[in-house]
Amino acid sequence: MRYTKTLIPTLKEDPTDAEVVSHKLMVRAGMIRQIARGIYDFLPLGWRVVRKVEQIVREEMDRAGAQEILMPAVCPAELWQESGRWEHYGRELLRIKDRHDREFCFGPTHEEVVTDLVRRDVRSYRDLPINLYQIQTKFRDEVRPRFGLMRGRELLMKDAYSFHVDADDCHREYQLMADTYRRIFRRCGLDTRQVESDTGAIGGRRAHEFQVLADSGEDAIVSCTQCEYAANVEKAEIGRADSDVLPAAPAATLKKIRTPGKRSVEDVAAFLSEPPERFVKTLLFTTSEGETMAALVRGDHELSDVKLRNALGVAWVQLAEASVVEASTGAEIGFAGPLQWKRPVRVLADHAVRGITGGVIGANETDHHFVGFDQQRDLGDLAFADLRLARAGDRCPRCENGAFDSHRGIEVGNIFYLGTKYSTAMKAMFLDADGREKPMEMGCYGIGVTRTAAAAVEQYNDANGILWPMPIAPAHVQIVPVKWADERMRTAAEDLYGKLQGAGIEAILDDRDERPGVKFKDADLLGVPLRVTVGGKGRGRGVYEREQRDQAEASDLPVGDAVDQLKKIVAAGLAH
RNA sequence: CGGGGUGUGGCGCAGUCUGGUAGCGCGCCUGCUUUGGGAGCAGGAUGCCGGAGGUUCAAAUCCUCUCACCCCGACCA
Repeated sequence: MRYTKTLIPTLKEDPTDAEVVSHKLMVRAGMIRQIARGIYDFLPLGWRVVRKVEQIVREEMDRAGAQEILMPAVCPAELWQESGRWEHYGRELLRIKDRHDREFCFGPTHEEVVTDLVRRDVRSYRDLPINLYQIQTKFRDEVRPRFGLMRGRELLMKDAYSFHVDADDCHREYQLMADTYRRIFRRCGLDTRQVESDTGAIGGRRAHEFQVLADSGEDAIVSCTQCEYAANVEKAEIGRADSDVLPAAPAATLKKIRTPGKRSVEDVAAFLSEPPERFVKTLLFTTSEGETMAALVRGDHELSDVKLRNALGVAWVQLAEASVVEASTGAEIGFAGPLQWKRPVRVLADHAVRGITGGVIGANETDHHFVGFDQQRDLGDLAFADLRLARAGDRCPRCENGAFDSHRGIEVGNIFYLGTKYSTAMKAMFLDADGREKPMEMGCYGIGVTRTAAAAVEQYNDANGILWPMPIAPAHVQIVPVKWADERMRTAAEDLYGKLQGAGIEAILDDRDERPGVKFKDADLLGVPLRVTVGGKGRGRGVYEREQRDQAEASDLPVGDAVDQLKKIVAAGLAH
């Protein structure tokens, strides 16, 4: 690539609408431009990165025996109605109508379409297993797109779907995909963790996420310090920790006290000079079944709505509206408690609430709380479940002495065991060896290709710009002739450029007639892993200067040996 | 959807309170000088001040409506 023939509109200043580093740097490096909220143009260098990620994904999926196909982006409503998701998927589904007023959606995921494809053309156990994947533009009408490519509405995604004769074979494939994902992200140069996760809107029974560790990540994950267990905090099981059991408080009677205007645990704790862990938070939820229920968690804990939803066995829960809270408690929001309901409400408590004494709870009366709450004495028939978010320091559920560390993560991939959810709903059946008809077992596996590119920038950047890992860099080498007007430098740079191309090394030749400082700054910003400076300094000694973007020091690169040396470094970077 | 904020040359911003010739820095174009970490001088181009309506002799500025984008929350493969 010649710099002057390539659209690389770099910016000196951070764009004002960008918050996270990947967004800022990819815009500044002239790789992406926003065109609407959550929707981006990819410019030549940005697109090269995306295509490299895509190619790594493709190679590894092919190696695992999956077959690439392409399904339509625009999908008919009928298929989604058949699975029930036309109603249930919600407003993330971009719905459109054609000129005949027929309903379609822009596909956010393709379980329905692929299941339809397979049910029509796969009939026998002899045709199974099969794993079909595509790399395609998806559209998800996110409530709040943000952080550039990290949460866009239009995104490039690899989605794979596998079909099997039984659950065992599906689990084998699930494991194969997990291994494949580890290879893919390692080849991309990314440090990822595989964590247990909830199955969410996709449905199904078992799921893992692949998270790139980064402070800017939107997901919170915990991992055991002693064993392999790691999970999203909303899902992570919590070991029966002794630390959750509070020492008994001095005996006290239940007493109603005035707490005017003190609604949050923080406020009331400060007002009463009681520690938050002596509080029991009462949160009212409306479920997908239309029930109003209350969940109790300790004041210093946070509720996981995922765990609550799973404990109740419902499709979704959401915090109850103010009017519902007031109807159930007879009080304004902020004073709900598990005693003296105005209207009976089912109550489910987190394990850490068990046996609490000397507790503080809302009184179901505006501006009042109870102190001296004793769970056994005052609310003996309580039902318990694991409802809270895991956090650092919690005991590991899988090993003796482990405890959790916490991290932030960017979810770049996920794998789901679906069971027969879609095959049953959509009648994707096959005949087994005994001639019996059975629903296929399914798994699905996604990778956010554009998000992976952004996650790489989150993981590899410094004050001057991006530091691409070699395998996904927009080019391997950037050649910077210090003075383009100088014929000897120009000739030498052109010569090296030609030889690198011949050697299969991707190079950007900065053939702009710019001052050296401009070229160096732009080179740092773009983040090409290797830079060769062709200038006056080394001319007398017959050397160029070689710099690696992730190292401070430059070193000599003998002219005659340049191509071979660069080839070796590039090869090592690609093999990493 | 609730709360907060911003829309002024390609980019970053001032001007709005208190109505009166639309500005600055960077970038862009021309020329000269420069040339190893975002050069200097001189000259130049680029604005329906997000849009619509209103008030006024006069609106970037005041009023009403609207659209877009950003942040926080709810939400989310």
